Amino acid sequence: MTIKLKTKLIVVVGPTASGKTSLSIELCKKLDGEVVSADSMQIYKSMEIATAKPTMEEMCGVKHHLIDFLDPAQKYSVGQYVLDAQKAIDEIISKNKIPVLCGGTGLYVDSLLNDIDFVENSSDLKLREELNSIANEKGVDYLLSVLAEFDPDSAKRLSEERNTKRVIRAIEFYKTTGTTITEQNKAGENKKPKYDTIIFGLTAKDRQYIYDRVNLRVDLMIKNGLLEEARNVLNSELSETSSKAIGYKQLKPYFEGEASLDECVERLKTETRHYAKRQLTWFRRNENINWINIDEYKTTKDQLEYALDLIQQQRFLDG
RNA sequence: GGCGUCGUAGCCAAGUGGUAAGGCAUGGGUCUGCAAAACCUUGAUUCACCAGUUCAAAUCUGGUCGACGCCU
Repeated sequence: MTIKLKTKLIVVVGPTASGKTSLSIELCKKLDGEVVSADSMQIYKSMEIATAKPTMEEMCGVKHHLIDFLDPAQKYSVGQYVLDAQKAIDEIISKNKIPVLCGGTGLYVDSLLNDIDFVENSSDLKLREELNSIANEKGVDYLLSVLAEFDPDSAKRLSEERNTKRVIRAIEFYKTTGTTITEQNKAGENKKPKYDTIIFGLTAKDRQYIYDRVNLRVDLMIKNGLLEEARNVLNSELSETSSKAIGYKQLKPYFEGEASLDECVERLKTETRHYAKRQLTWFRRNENINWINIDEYKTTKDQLEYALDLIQQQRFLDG
């Protein structure tokens, strides 16, 4: 009997500006790996500075997948991501290299690692729009009562939250597949992870340390030409996904003469900090993460050593 | 030195006699096809300080301190 070995995958997660990119690249250099990005914004072309996309120079010749390949006018989604990422990982494995998953989009990371089934043909954009306008007219409560007719469990769960978006998706899922999202989620719970992973999470003992890095990086972005990039991006066609990027819309009031540059930059910093906080909240509940405090292991080199030690200790890459 | 205005949470701020709105920031959380999204939740035994009036004061009176403006 042959045991099929699960694919080994090194994962690096953490909030924005915590140094994921550098650590991943160093890991790849050391272990002969390639990076698979798990970032919902770095996928877009021409959005370079705001998304902190690694430059050619920073990549040091390490191959990066799922970066810089989509026009900002195109939509993208988790479902598509899981498919694309699996393909990239397979490709890396077939070359006998180590895949290093790196990214801050928690939903993408978890969906890939837990092999969440996004069920083909479970989305109906037209229906979604219709439901959206119904929500605007009659309110979430009405949609909740619709949902309660066939899926009382999720209606109950969502009623506390009153999150229109999720209510719509729950209805949409049922209408397109015939199964409720509750059943779907239950089915997913028993699934075995597809990959054998070692997960590193970058964080800090002191939250302020991360916030300071965020603030500093925004200033650096401005210095490096964010204003010009923002003008271009704001003038081009954006999809629902790409238009959500942090770094452009916050500068709009300045371009339109409605606020000072300082005010907009402050806003940009605040929203980036909020984002970092949400990422931390998301990853914190994952018990499999090996946390590295970046206010303790301050340089990428220190972090790399720590990570390599752990990989060896756990004999992760043996066999 | 005189006159005036003001002093409420980290910040902005409502409240003019009946027991401290709201917003922002901060902290915590949710998360299965837009996720850099969307959403939930979180704070003042106290209103610069002291004394007084009153059953009752952030609110009225007097004083002290501080800020700003004007005048000399």
